Amino acid sequence: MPKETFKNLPDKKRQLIEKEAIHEFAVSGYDKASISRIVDKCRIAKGSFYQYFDGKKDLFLYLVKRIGEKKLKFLTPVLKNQQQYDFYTLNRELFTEGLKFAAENPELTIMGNWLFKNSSHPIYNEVMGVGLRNAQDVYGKLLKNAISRGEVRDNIDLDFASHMISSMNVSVIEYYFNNIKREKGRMLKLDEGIIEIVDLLIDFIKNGIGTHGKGDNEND
Amino acid sequence: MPKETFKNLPDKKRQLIEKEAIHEFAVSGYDKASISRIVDKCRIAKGSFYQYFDGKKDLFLYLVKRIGEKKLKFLTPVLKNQQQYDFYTLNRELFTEGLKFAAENPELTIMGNWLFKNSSHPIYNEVMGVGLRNAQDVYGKLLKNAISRGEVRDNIDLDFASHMISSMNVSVIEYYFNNIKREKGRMLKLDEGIIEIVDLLIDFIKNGIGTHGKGDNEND
DNA sequence: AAGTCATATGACCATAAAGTCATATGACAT
DNA sequence: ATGTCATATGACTTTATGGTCATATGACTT
Repeated sequence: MPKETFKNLPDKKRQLIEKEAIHEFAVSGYDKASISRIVDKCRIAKGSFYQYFDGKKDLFLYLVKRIGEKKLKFLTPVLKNQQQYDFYTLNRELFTEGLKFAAENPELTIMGNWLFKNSSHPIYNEVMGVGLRNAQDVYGKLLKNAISRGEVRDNIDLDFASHMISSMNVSVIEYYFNNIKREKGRMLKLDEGIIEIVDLLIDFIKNGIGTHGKGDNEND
Repeated sequence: MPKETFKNLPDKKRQLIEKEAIHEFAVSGYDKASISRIVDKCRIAKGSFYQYFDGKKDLFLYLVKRIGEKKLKFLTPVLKNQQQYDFYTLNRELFTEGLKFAAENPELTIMGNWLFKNSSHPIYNEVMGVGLRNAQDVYGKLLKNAISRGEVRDNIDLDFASHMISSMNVSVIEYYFNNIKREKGRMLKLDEGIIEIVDLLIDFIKNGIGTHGKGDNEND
């Protein structure tokens, strides 16, 4: 974790360092991210950086923790209402807020997704060691709950389903990033695009893609 | 692409180099993979490597092409029967063979998955430039076909669904790797595990996780 | 035996990284 | 003024990388 020196820094400077560091990790991932490049961009001396942090790992863990907190703050209002929503409504909210967060904080999101996608990287275990929950645990609990309420059929494999859904979480964000980029120029209000995509996702998760014997327009 | 020198090498040596290179890329990804480490492991001089390949990129593209060919050879028999199977049966075959391939060639698979997950990495475009198809295109076509046959409902979003399914392709392989590892000691025959997981996946894709009003045991 | 040519070699170069440290600064206390 | 102490500095060290090149080898031809 950062040293006192870093905490004592004027807000402007601290924020600059965080911003440039997040940018660096988002663009280059963990290994290729360069401390030298960060300090150059911030116009501080190399030595100063080491007055603030123990090293690259320290910086990364700090940022990931910050991201987790920030995202949690985003999702907390939704999770508070856990009991009054059914599973799909709750998830529609969860994904919508998640995508809004992604839209507002693309670099944080890319950094977080990098971590998710590199769960075999040594740093991943360090992150988990620091006590951060991952999405899979969360979905596991929500699913279990939903099954007992009869909103999710009881013959699915819980482990498998939570694995899939949490990876779809990341996947849908990438889909969103790709498809927003493609519509430069005449760009729809972010929210429209988000609602559309989340509806697609919830429908996919709930109903699959099959034709279910009879009415196949039960999707909302 | 490799130089003549490489093609003229005795089989043993050529295979050793390919093996160690794949290992290196599987363990370290593209950027962190080290040519120096590869030549050390193969006990050849650094200079020799550059008699065989133009550099790291050249080596990587060559290997990816090899992987593509090898996997295609695996899947060709299945794709030949495209017309006589319905969408879900075909996909069950496709995923099963895909997972078998993964089980038999874990390092090739990890390397391939790395590429899929790093589609924003510059090397990804190089790979595509060399003319390799990606899974998303394949699923797009299969889905379109399936819709016109009435096997897949026509109110799904094609782009979205192919994106999701091809990313589930990778995701399921990872699930498989994780859950096989956990059962060391008393390890089931690979095939059992594979069939089980593929069934879970097909069920998920076809039916989603929702309780569909009436009979929810139409899953096979 | 002499010559040729594909292949093999590893010292060497340029580059860039993480991390260190003796020194400098400047706000504040005495 | 003098001293002190947290903070700032950037030249430097170490380590690793990808890539080059003059030279050596050895099988095969003449």
